[in-house]
Amino acid sequence: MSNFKEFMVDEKILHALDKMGIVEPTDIQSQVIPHAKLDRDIIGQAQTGTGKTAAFGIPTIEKMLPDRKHPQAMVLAPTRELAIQVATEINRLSQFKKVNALAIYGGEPIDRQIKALKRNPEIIVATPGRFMDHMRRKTIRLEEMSVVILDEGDEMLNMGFIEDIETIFKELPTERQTMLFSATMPNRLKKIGERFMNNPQSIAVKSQGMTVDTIEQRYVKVKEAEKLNALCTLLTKHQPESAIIFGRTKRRVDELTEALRSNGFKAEGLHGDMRQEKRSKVLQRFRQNKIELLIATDVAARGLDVTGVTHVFNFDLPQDTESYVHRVGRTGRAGKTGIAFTFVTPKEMELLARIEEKTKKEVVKESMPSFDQLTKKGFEVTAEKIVDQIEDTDLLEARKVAKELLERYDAETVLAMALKLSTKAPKEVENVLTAESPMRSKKPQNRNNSKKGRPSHRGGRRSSRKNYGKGSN
DNA sequence: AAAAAAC
Repeated sequence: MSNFKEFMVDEKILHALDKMGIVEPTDIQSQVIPHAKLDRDIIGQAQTGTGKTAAFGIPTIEKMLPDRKHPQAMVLAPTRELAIQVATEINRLSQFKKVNALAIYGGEPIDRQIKALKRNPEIIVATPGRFMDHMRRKTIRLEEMSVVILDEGDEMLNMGFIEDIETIFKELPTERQTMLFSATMPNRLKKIGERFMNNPQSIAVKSQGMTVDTIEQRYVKVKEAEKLNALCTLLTKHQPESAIIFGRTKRRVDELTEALRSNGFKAEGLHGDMRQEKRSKVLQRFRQNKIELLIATDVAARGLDVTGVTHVFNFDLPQDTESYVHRVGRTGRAGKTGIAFTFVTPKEMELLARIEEKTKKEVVKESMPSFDQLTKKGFEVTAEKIVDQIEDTDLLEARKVAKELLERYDAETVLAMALKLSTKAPKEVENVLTAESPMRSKKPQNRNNSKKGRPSHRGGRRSSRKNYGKGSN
């Protein structure tokens, strides 16, 4: 029996929770739902993966009135993927009710969205830019918005969405319920909350440290040029079923994806310069376990809820502790365990210490396997495959030849040879990645006698163009 | 400095 009953959750939502296999309310859910039901404004501090979406989703769904011409609730999220994810989860929760959520975001033809909006979804889940676009076109009307939710508030702040949010909030009816959710609560964000909310109830879900206990954190001290080889070695050693590898830049992600693919890994990249269609497809395939490795920028660091991510790799040390915490939090979700590896160059060791200090968690040194250990691991993996498939494989013809072999050699020798032939030997992987942040040296690199001579002046003093075209910023 | 986000 669902433990959501004590919160008087709508029968049809209970049914959906049941079907989704959700029985026990999480901390944030049991704290938010009662207040939200009473129309209180809420400031909720909680990591992602704590069941936040259902916490605000359930009471919001319950409040939606039937047969209205305009949307009654909206959720703002910092990335497109997040908007899609939140809309999907709300729709699951409301599957037995006549309440629909629609994701609205950029990079997708607006006509299609306008058409979908004509079906009068009750709940809009959007990224700010496209939402404002619809606002101006009046294809989304705000006069009946009674519930407004800001998700991942701190990230919105980081990404400079605050002005957008202010623009949107100024157009909203003042009679409404507002909820703000964020992993951290910097002062600037608190101020926004105070400005746009009415006597909000603060709710903080205490997670002991900043990172979850179900995540093992390890580091590898490695020179820049050896990262790729180290990554391939670790991938061979740990055989992740499903891993996210974070790179620092979009270009980095592209190069790393290519390098891993050419080394035989099922890898796909994800970053903000890719076409939205491709982004969605990659994420979908990753969720379906059709891709082993997702190589991503920080676009995937926040909030993305993919179950069954066994490993996270910080191929490049993240910019700050917050980003570290979010990246690492993509694994060890839903009660499962996970391992997070962070590559640290000798120069960066100090930064790692700072992360340890802030998260109050030790990051343990990962020992790199020897060549022999790696070779052995390869055989073990092959052996595992044998055990997995031995029951349901047709071995008829193979058995005949096996019998002949056993007449000449002992079983162990034959089997060892078979393992060797069917296992790829580990090899040193050559670094093909462009060095990170070239740190443009100021010294002119005297290359007069190499390359073709440049035509006299080198464009340095071109007439200043900065006042042409669009004006300020 | 990079990332994300509207056309």
